[in-house]
Amino acid sequence: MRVKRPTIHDVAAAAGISRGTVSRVLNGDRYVSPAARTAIERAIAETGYVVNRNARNLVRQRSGSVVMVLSEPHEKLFEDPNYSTTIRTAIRRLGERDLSLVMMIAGDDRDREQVLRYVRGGHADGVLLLSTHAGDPLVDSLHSGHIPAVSCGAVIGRESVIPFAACDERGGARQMTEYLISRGRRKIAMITGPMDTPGGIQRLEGFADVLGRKASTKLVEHGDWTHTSGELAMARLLERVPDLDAVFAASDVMASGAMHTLRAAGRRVPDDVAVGGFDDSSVAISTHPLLTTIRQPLGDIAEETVRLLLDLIDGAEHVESVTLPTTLVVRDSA
Amino acid sequence: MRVKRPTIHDVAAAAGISRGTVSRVLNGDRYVSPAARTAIERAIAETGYVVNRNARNLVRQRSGSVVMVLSEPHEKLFEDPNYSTTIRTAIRRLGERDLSLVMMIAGDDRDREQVLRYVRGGHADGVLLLSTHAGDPLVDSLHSGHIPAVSCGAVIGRESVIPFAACDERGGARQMTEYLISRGRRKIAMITGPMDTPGGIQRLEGFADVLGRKASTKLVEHGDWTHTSGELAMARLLERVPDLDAVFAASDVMASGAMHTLRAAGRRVPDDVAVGGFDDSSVAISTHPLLTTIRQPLGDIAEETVRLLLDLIDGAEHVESVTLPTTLVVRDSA
DNA sequence: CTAGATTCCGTGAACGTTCACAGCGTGTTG
DNA sequence: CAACACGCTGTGAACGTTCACGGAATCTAG
Repeated sequence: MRVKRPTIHDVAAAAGISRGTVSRVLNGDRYVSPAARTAIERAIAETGYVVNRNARNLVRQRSGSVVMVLSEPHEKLFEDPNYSTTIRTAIRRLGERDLSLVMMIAGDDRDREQVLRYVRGGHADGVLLLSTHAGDPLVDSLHSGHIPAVSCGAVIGRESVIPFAACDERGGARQMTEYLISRGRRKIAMITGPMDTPGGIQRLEGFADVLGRKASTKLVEHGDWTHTSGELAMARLLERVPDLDAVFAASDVMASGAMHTLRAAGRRVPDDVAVGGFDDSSVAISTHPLLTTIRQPLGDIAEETVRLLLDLIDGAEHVESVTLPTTLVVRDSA
Repeated sequence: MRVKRPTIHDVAAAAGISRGTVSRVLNGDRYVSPAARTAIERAIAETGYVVNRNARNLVRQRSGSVVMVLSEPHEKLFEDPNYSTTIRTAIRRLGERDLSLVMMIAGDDRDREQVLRYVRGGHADGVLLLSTHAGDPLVDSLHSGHIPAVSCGAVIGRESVIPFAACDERGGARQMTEYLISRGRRKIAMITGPMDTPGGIQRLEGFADVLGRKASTKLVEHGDWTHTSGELAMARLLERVPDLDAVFAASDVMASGAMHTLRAAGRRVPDDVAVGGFDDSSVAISTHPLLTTIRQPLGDIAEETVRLLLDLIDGAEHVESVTLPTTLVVRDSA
């Protein structure tokens, strides 16, 4: 049933010109006469020809695609709005360059092995890392294999080997902490993200920047970005510091969990306890009261990430990582 | 800098065997002696050889990849947990077959043209449609081009041309409606999804199945899956039917919006108005009170979708669409 | 012991491009 | 007019596989 697709020979024959010239118009070479060009263009339209990428990439020794590596092991993908924005932007920008985006997962070692085999096998011209954790062996392998790679969000400990675009995590956390103080809060606790992620580490740093030694470990609990981890962390905090009057969660989802625990404990938000989030994701407008949070310029981050990768693929020796400013979004929870 | 990668000739030379035999062990042919096999396997390990897909696909006349087409025009991607589960499952299952997943967008006509050129150009062995709307010209083009294609969720009006896996939308809606009735609710309104999507149409049908002529148009409002559309629809309903005592929203996100409006109007949930959602997505546990909703077996749907596509790619003439049962998840909102 | 099957292996052709090279007119310059 | 540059075109080789074919060796059965 599958009908044979026309090749470059077919359009050459249809146009009465050799395949070399056809290839030239296909690739925008300037040495081709107007007559030949129009004849070939008509022949292409008539035959419905479209270039065979396998053949092209084979001879060109390229792959024509970029792989996006998702590092989150579980089902976090959809909790993180970062992902979808980045995916869409990447598809768009890469498409403009006739590069396609292939997705891979690097959850466990077997996955990572597969990714590595894939890119070292020359099946990808570049790699786009998403939420890669500290110590992931993949990044060193990529680096030593001289594979163009960038990350959306910094890779902790490898900031100098993998260029990245990210928001100003630390500055954003400072913004929120200062805001809480400006609203008269005195005993401010924090629920951090995992301490092997930039969001986990740097948002805590920003918090500590502002609070100084008042940011005692008593007031800090760690979560893993999930709703339930926010609930549990909040419970621990309440037990240890019953008189806290504000909590800054390093993600909206955890903030939502924290609010849940607070309500169950009979604390009113924001009257008794103010709650601040981070991300300005979709849950920030599903909570009650609406969540005051820090917005990341996701679109810009995605754009910059892809741009860095393209520069690298184009042969740039070195590209400069970029960090973009956040903004405070005041709603009802603080 | 880029070092030349070893080819099949290199491993053949290293093993002292011809490339034909190497190809055989690569592709699991049975006619190869144990001695040759081990020699070649060692040579492969030594040289770090990995097959060049371009060359392989070129001669095999295949592409070695499947394209997933995202049809949502805007930023809905991340509001829909369907997506991430399906993406992950697809990557996994396709990877087992050495197929890679490339992502494309079909938001506007230009996008669709690009997708079509891509698949008709033989760059994909199959197509995986996600949330394609009724009347999308892409599906007919795919069908007439004899491109293996399946959809995650039915494509309205094209159920017979594009096989799909989906949950029992209509049955799920019946479950929720019956539950609300069983809790003593008498004036039940509904907020539907867009009427060119299966979730929009069939969830309303299920609602009407149970309520019969009590499901008057007065009690039905349409949303577009977003939070704000839920808020607005709820406001219209309250104005028209102030004494309603329950509302069934066709998605959790819209239910969250509805709850917001209800609270603003001074109605208590569930005391005054019970609220039911659909999806059991992450927002269902961020709302207050926690949302009673209908769970879709997302994992199974994704698995089935991919399985259908693989069957089609393997040459099956016809595959049977599957619909999977939903379950009622009772929480606090109803 | 011979005929035929079975197992294993090597070779050449093909897949559809690109690219370097060579060739051919025509125009320009000395 | 010779020499040369320039614009354009065709050709052959190469990219790295797979696959069909055929030959050699071994095994099985009559």
